[in-house]
Amino acid sequence: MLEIKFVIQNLSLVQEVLSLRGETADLKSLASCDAKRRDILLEIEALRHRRNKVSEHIAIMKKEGEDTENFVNEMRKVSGQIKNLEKILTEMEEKVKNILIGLPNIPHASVPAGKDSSENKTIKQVGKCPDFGFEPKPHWSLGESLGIFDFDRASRITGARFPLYFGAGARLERALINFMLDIHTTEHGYKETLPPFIVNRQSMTNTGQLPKFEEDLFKLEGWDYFLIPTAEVPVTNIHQGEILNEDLLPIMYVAYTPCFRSEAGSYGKDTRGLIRQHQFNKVELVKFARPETSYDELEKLLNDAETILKRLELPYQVISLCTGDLGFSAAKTYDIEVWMPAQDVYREISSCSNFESFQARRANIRFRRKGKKGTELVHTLNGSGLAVGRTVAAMLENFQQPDGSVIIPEALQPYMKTSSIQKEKKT
RNA sequence: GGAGAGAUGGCCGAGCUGGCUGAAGGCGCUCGCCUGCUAAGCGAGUGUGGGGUGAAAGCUCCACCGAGGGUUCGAAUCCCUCUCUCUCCGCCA
Repeated sequence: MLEIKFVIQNLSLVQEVLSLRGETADLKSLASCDAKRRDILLEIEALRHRRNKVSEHIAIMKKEGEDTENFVNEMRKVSGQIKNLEKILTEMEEKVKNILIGLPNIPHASVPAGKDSSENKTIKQVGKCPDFGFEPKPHWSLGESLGIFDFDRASRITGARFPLYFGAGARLERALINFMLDIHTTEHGYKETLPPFIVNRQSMTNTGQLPKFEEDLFKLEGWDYFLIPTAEVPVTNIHQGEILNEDLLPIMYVAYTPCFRSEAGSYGKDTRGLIRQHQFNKVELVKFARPETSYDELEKLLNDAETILKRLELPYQVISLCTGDLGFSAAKTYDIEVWMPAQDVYREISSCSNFESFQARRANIRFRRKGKKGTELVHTLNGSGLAVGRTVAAMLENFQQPDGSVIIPEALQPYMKTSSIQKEKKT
């Protein structure tokens, strides 16, 4: 959420951002409702002041046995007026809030301008794309023939877009999760956390998934709860409503969770393989930072995510999302895209964003500066470190051998307890 | 699922026969004093959000005692609904 004052004072800037992102909002009525809200508030406060004073006076008169009826009658009227005005005030506040909560974040100055993903800027490419002496196979057929995943059975258990792993496949997911958690906790200084996988409406609203993107979520029937689409939601909400100790900043968490996404509107896209599933595993990095260091923290976070790809010897590129491709809550986002040789494309495997105070304002996460009065909103950041299913897909494709087996990179071998994946016996 | 207890400031904890209580007391924290050092001690200050005014410091007003409603001239205190926490019983991984 943006600050109301900021929006009112920068209507044209906000309008511009909206059109850059291809969105609309009723900024005119936002301005008029806010003006009305302030007028009424002023009036209410004056009346309340009067009521407080007179009520105090009535108390004293009563003690001295004086007749208070005139005052009581007057105050009865004043209270009625206040009640009526409060009704209008609440109405105005709701209107303002409804518009405000639907406004996306303002992109940072360093974000490239552009209308869609075609105008994203490539920052760098790292690692060497493998040169096979044969036609590389897509990960789904590799995985199926190795017997390490089984999409047919998964669709019978649940439906389309659910994973079912066996043997080395299941082990590879688990190994990657542990590998990633270990690096981020022991080398990068993140604190491990294991949050709830189901959250309430407030938490979803705080991080920006709601109210606009409810169709992307799985909702629990009979409860106002949702399956998390990313650990960002429960982990960012750990500190909702808190005033953090300045000395603790930046607070850095790493969490493994499964993620659940309805993938509404992506019918027919990436129907095969592990790329787009309703359920997938992810290791997520989340930071709470001082505003003045948040962009340095974003670079570090990106670097922390990149480390995983480097250790796994996977080729990738980093892109900076342009204004038109930026997510709703983000002020700046880097995507890391891993090389998928069978499809001859880079695919997103991590998304690292700085939300500045956008989420913190919604979730009311603040800190106090030493020697300064008042509080200040923190900046929140997060990034995948990494999406596990897509890492499995990339490993299969990049490390496949002519005989259909897959080599395990050295760094992961202690976790896999093997140096290659061979065909599983089918059950 | 049944029965009961509770939710107050950064923390602990009074108040809850309605009226100088934004809230006692303690702890913590900040500044000052004292002390050879540490500990202790002494003094002062210390919630959040919003509005008005002011260059600023400040002054001033309004709201907030889990959330939302109600009663009343007036609610932390009374009533209703909800949420959460704890204890006991039952059930269960």
